[in-house]
Amino acid sequence: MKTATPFARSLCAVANSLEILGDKWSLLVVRDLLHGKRTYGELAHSPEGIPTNILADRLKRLESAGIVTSTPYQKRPVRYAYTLTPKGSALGEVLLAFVRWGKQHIPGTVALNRGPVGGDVAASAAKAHRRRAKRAG
Amino acid sequence: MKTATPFARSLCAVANSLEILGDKWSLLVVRDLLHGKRTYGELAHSPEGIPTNILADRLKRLESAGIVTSTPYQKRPVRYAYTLTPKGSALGEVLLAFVRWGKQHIPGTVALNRGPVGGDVAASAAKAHRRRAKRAG
DNA sequence: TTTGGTGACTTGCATTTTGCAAGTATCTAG
DNA sequence: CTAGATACTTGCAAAATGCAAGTCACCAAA
Repeated sequence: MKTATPFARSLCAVANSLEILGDKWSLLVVRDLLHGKRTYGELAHSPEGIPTNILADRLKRLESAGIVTSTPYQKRPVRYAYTLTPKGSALGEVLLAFVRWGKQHIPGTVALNRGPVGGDVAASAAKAHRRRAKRAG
Repeated sequence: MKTATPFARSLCAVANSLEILGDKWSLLVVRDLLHGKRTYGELAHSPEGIPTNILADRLKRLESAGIVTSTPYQKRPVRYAYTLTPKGSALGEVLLAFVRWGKQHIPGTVALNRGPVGGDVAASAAKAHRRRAKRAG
């Protein structure tokens, strides 16, 4: 929870953006959030297989950068749903630029479908519940 | 000089783009190249102060990714001018997306002027030459 | 009520990457 | 021959990464 120090390296918007997002995982987390994923588990199970400690760290960093907010959706144990702030959602344009570039210049790559997919978190949780019951019965 | 392994993590264009560009420095090098910088020294003297070993490493990686080409512009000692391939220039769109996002969401950041600035490398070299002469005289 | 399974994290630790400083090689000017 | 500059390279401490395992709370069947 350190306060953001502005102008870490220069005034350049690119440099400062990369100070926050310049690593292999942050933007993938944003991508998943943009696609409607909400819980830690959903984020952890993306095809790229982000290590769980990195995921926890990135969520913290993105939250302290004002890109992500976490709101508890249940108590005992407390569980958080992660969602993008407007600042975070605005990164959709950046992601889109990457998609366009990647599709055109990296052979075989593809755009994942955009837009939220799931319903609300409670519903998903209930579903998992039933899944458990079914498997057992 | 390892051969590129496609689909390192997934089919996702974003994931694969980040596999190449997902760090704090690569896109800054591309930015500078887009702004017309050509030589190692010019790149090394950006306001962000990239460590020179990182710069050397990034130039190698960007070259083996087909984003940058190096062509010798003098012999004895051989010196290289680094320029963007079409694949590299296409990253201008990505940079632009970062600039727009940064300007809107990171207070105090600014877009550096776009487009090439300098003349050809030989001219710059000659200029440096004269600069040296002047300082000495 | 013990045993097992799941979700959501956290911790340990070996490997890799970073970044600062210093070093090397080549050339020019004086 | 010395000083200064460009273009890198190397050494090494510190930080980040990634794999595996551990923890903690819950539920549910045996």
